[in-house]
Amino acid sequence: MTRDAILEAAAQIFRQKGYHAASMQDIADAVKLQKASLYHHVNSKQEILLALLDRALDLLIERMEEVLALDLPPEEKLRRAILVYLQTMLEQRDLSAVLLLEYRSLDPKCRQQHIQRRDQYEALWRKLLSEGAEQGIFAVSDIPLICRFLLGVMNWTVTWYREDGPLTPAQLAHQCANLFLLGLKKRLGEDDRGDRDN
Amino acid sequence: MTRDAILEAAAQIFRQKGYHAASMQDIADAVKLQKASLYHHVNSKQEILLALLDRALDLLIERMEEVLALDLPPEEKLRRAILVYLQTMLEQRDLSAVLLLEYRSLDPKCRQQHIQRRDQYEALWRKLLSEGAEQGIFAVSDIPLICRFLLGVMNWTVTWYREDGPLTPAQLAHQCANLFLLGLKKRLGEDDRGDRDN
DNA sequence: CCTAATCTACCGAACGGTCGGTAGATTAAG
DNA sequence: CTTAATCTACCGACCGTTCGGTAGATTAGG
Repeated sequence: MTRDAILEAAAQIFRQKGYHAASMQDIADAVKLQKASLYHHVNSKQEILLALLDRALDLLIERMEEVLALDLPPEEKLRRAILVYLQTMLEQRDLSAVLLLEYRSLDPKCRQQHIQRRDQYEALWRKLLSEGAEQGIFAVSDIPLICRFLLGVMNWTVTWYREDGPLTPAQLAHQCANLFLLGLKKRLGEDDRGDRDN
Repeated sequence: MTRDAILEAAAQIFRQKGYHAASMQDIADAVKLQKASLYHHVNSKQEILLALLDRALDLLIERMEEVLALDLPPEEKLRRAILVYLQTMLEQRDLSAVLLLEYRSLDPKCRQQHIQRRDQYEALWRKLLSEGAEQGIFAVSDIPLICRFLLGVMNWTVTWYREDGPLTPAQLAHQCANLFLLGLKKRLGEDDRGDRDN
């Protein structure tokens, strides 16, 4: 029995039940150990959560930096980033769901560190968008907002996507990219400040 | 002390900690009662969660039906629906967060009922979109997908929106509507099946 | 080669603490 | 006096974690 196997099982159970509803007993059962034995490989339940969150962010950051390093026009780079993000999230559903939903269960000290790292990751997306804006390809005044919209769409797919559904992750990514690129690509006469109503 | 006050306090605590991490003791402290006294107003912790989820859905369904009943062109109706949804979610953050994140903690029997009702609500959005499609205003082949994208963007705002931030809910709604209407409004020569790459 | 020492992986039992929930006495309101 | 609301006191179950100990593989010394 390896530490990795325990983490993997924990991710699955955390995703199904949530961190607090999942017990060490559940995890032990999943890997066919006594729960005391888990503590030979792992120091605490919190440590498991922390390891999963780190692992998830590591994966996303690594792949995002690969995409950023590509020599592509902004539009294609954005398409690629969306594809890679969705593929990663949907192929690692357990890890993704923990990343998106369970970081709240970190105790405050670790949570702060984690949020900081997550913000660094989001900064990579903002960087990608501002590259496109600087080159005059994207017409977007509020990059942080568009960035949150985009990540919102993609993150939410984790909650509803079914592998046995009609769409592959690649098709999903294509649709998602279409939607945003239509809204992003420069066209004339857009006002994008919404301070008229209310 | 009223049942409503207990539910309200519970919503706040469920939002902060999540259902399982929140204890009846926490709720009792928040309303300055002994834990046992809660059970005079409420039968169980599960019942509190169920009541909150019902209340949230009731509110959303009611307001969405009001919007659907308006006599407006599809584009304006969609803008209105987005505005009302975001305002409701952001003005009832506690309730919204519980709706979006904690329904997983319902025991299976109630969860199934709840999901069914939530699907009915989503059907209202699909109806709004297909009205626009039938009238030839919206160019959208996969309505359920666009619907999930849209709800995804809006739902995710609940996780990051700050009242002390730069945007009012109305401005947020305007930006969101702009993004989707750019992608939705009919234009020529779009292929929207993404089965090319991978 | 033998054996003693060390290490890895695991176990059963138990700990202090908290959980959701209950019973029954006590108080407040009409 | 009645009844609704709140209290104190308690329950069994389960929580994450620790402890002492064991089987078996690995290493070290002669």
